[in-house]
Amino acid sequence: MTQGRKYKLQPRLIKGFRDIFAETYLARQWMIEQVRSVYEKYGFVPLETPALEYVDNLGKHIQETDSAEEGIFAFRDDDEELIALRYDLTAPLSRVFAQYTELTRPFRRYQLGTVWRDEKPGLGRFREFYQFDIDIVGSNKMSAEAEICSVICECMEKLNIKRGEYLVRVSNRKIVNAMMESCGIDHSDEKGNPTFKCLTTLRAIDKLDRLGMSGVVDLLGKGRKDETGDFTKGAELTSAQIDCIQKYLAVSSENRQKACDELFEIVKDTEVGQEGIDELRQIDNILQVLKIDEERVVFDPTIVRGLNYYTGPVFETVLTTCKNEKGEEVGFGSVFSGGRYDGLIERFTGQKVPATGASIGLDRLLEALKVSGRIKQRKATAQVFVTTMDKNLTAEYHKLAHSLREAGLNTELFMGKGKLNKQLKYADRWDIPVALLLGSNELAEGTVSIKDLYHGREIATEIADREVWRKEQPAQMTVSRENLVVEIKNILEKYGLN
RNA sequence: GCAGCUGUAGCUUAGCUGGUUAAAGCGCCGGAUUGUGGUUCCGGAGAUCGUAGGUUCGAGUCCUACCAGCUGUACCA
Repeated sequence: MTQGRKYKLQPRLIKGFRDIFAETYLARQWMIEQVRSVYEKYGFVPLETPALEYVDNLGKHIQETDSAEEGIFAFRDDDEELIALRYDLTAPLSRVFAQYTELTRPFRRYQLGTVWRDEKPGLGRFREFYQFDIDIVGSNKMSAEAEICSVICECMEKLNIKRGEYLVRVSNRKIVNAMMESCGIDHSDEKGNPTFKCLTTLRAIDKLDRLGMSGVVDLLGKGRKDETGDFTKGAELTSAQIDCIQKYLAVSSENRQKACDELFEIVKDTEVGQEGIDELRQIDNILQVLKIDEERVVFDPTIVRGLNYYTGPVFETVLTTCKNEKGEEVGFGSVFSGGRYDGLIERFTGQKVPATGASIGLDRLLEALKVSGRIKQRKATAQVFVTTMDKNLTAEYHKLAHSLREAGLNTELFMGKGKLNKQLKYADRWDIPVALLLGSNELAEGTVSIKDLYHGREIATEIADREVWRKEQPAQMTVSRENLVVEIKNILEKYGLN
């Protein structure tokens, strides 16, 4: 006691990591079920891989910096091998595909898993979070990207995000590269690595929706000061080059065919450009067959994405109307994104294997659904709560609870201490909809008293007099044992909890 | 990483130009109510004022450093 607080162990949580309580867990579980049903509807099969991988297996495709460990949680094992927590599910997939050469192609798999990134957390951004991916390995057909767009749309709608509230934006890295070429920006040096100018330009374009055109122009030129006065160095392009890029960014995305036509004018002189346009046109053709119009999927040349390994079409999905309870617009960034990465498997096998896929950020999307009040969250799994007001009836309470469970009702039997008012308060706080009361009175009559706690909660605000409330018990009824299950189910049905 | 701002009970905050026992609301626990949730009332627990130095007779208040958080920005395979 004399030492005081200094010697008490403080419970602490690592920054960007979370404890997941029932409300969040159950909501996420629901999301997973919805998404999985869509993935399986399209015939994707599950795969699970370890949380840890060898760093070289994860990070070979990082060419920008020598320090492959940036942003990842890594350590050495007993054999001095560098090991890391995976930061996405795509790298493990390419490892699996390269390792199990007997896999029949194309390989269409889905994978749910936790990934870790050692970076700054923010709203809907954590250092440990779930991704739920689909990928098609071994197909170079644009059918693959078209189906993935279709899957994305179906997932969003299964998650109660209606048409018009989300938008899939598609671009093509080939077109971006062609644009840079046409604008006179070298996109790679002699060794094939992207140049500083190229990377800075891509990053600037990527920020269009956040910084606006003027911010992007600053970043393409000398640089930009943020509101705290901090300065970011720009790409130092010539004004002719900046004009050229602006023309590209101004391409309208309202109509896919029109966008293709406009883009074609800009990149028609290059072979990659023509290829890229052709790919978009193929995607558009299939989307039209699937009756997916511009309300759901647009071609948007401002989408750049993951600056490194994408080689073809890329897509990202945004929530178009995400407002919090104050009605303020909240930007959540991309919630479902991906693209084609034809070079990823090659680093293992030396053989080019085309692949494309997309990943849904479940936690970020859940956060968005929460903020915009689009998800009803519950923290109880119990549907019925059995109070224990009489010690002598313990056996009776167990019997009652057991019979309810056998009848298919999730039932919790109170095993804390406290009088009836404490017990009801407990049930109310844990969000259990129905409570049962069984005392000597009920036992003698062969009845049980049922309280509709949700209804009681609703009408409680209107009642001022405690005595009246207690006498009338408006949210309570006493029923015979035979009718008990039916009556409980009636109440649950009212709340859609059966 | 860089920049700006902020650190007072579990949470939200008050605390005057430094002045002695650091205040309140919410939440939590108990009681009024031994068989009834809400409201109300009563009582209780809970803070070495982010940490360490310094200035001063005296520091939650002023100075310095560090730490943490928030916001912006950069990076984000």
